Amino acid sequence: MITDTRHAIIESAILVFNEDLSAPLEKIADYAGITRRTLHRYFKDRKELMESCECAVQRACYKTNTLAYNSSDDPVEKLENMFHAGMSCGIKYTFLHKLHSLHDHQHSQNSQHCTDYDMTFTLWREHLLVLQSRKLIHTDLSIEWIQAFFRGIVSASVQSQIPGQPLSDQVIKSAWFSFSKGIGM
Amino acid sequence: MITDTRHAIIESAILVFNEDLSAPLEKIADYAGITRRTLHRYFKDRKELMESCECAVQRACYKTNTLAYNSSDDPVEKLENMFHAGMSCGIKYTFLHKLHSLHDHQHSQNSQHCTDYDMTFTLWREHLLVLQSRKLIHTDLSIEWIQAFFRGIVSASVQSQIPGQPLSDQVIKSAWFSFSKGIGM
DNA sequence: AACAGATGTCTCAAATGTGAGACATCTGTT
DNA sequence: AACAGATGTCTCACATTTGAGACATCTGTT
Repeated sequence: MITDTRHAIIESAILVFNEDLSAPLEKIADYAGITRRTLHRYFKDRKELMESCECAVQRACYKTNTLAYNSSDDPVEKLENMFHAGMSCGIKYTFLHKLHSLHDHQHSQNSQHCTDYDMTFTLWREHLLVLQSRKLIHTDLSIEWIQAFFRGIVSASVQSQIPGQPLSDQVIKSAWFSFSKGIGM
Repeated sequence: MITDTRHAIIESAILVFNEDLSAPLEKIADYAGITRRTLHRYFKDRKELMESCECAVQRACYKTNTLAYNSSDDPVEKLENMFHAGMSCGIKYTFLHKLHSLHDHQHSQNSQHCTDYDMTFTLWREHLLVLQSRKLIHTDLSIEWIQAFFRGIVSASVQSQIPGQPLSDQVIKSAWFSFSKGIGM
């Protein structure tokens, strides 16, 4: 199917780009099990492919994140769900952030990608503020640090697993322990 | 001075490569404030430059890490010193690990770099085992997870700061809180 | 079996990145 | 001021990457 290949290319690209932003497109094609020629039939050039990757990770993160944000009224349960949301995005979550923290990246309110990105992380900010105001987590930690810390947790989890595979229960359990304790729960 | 330039190139290269492994060498020259021509006077080609980067991060991490490992007999104090050692290496620490976790990287006992790398991390393993056997940290967490977790912490710290600058005391403080609590201290 | 759509193969031109020679310039030392 | 060492500029040949045309092949459907 046409969409299968397209999807496979994007997934491979996320994997490869996450490791090497300027990797030759051939490498992505190899990962996807297709020819570079076929890749070019789906994506005119590197820029277009990168754009699609960005949309894909954006959408995935936004979707799972929002779902989790609206999943519960209990603050702690909500946090746990948002934690699992981020974890389930895994490499997509880290890649999304990487794209927006590149040295040449100009973060701008005019770019749709950037506002989408900001919105995704605003949910976290909002909720962390609630948790802090209710003293459910440590109040000396800055919101920025907690967000960076969580990205670190996701990144650690992804790196300690086979790439492309979903995270093992064991890792998720450890990650939750370290994260929840690490923010003073 | 000749060594200054050489050093500046390597530092720039670590910064740039850490973000984009296949970045054009011109980008590194720009960062270092020199011409690509000059870069080539110091390093024959990309391979040689990368090799020097690897040596540089290897040495920096090994040195500070070993120093910290031998700094104290008190297990908790020793851990704290090793924590600070890793943090002070910052981007070098994360880059070192990145190089050895690349998908095409073949980890081998025959490579000097790999055995050096392993040795650096063996210190951590050794000490974490001691801490666990004395129940000073949570014993349900695997050594692998704690090491990955620490990398995540360093990575988070680096990302939440201006690139190239040393970490702020505030971040180090938060990082230590999150790390120590996150391993069950 | 005939067909359409997707993909692979082969090929090529254009763009980009790389390594280095030749020479000018700049900087600090004597 | 003369000099040496380091670096910049300009230039070039070469390698790699990229994007796409032409056509063969393969696969699932009818």
